[in-house]
Amino acid sequence: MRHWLMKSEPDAFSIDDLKRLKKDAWSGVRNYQARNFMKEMAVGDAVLFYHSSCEPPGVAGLAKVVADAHPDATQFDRRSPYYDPKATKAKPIWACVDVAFVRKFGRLIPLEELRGAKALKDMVLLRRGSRLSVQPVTKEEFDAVMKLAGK
DNA sequence: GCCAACGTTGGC
DNA sequence: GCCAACGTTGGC
Repeated sequence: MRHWLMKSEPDAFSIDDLKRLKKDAWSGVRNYQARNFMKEMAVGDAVLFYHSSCEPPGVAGLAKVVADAHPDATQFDRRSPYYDPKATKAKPIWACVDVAFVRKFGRLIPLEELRGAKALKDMVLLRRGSRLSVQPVTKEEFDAVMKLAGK
């Protein structure tokens, strides 16, 4: 099993939204590197759900992959902000996995606290200028975050 | 294939 | 709202 971190702006889609829906397709990713990481994901992989562009930013909870990468439906939808005119059903460009809610942490683990954790010093999230919205996390990093979450 | 211009992300 | 750091686009 592998571990990942996925970012979302809580104003758009938060851990509470995922809890309410139970599961959802992680659509709208329009970055090739992030897409490629989703294609590497497998059912059962663990996902740290990160809240970005909010105060404070941080890891809000835990999700899991429940469907392998499949074409992102929003690329074909002319009314979607994620519509991509270059994509066709025969030759889709963008993919997404489905993720399910596992749990919301008792407290949000703020970015600042992650920066302070020795075990996380090499985390992709903390690298200078890292804007990747989908990124791999090592087992050690994952365990360290879970420890900070208190469970 | 280079690279300047432009757009986006996301912390601050 | 600012702006650094990137990714993408398109002219050449």
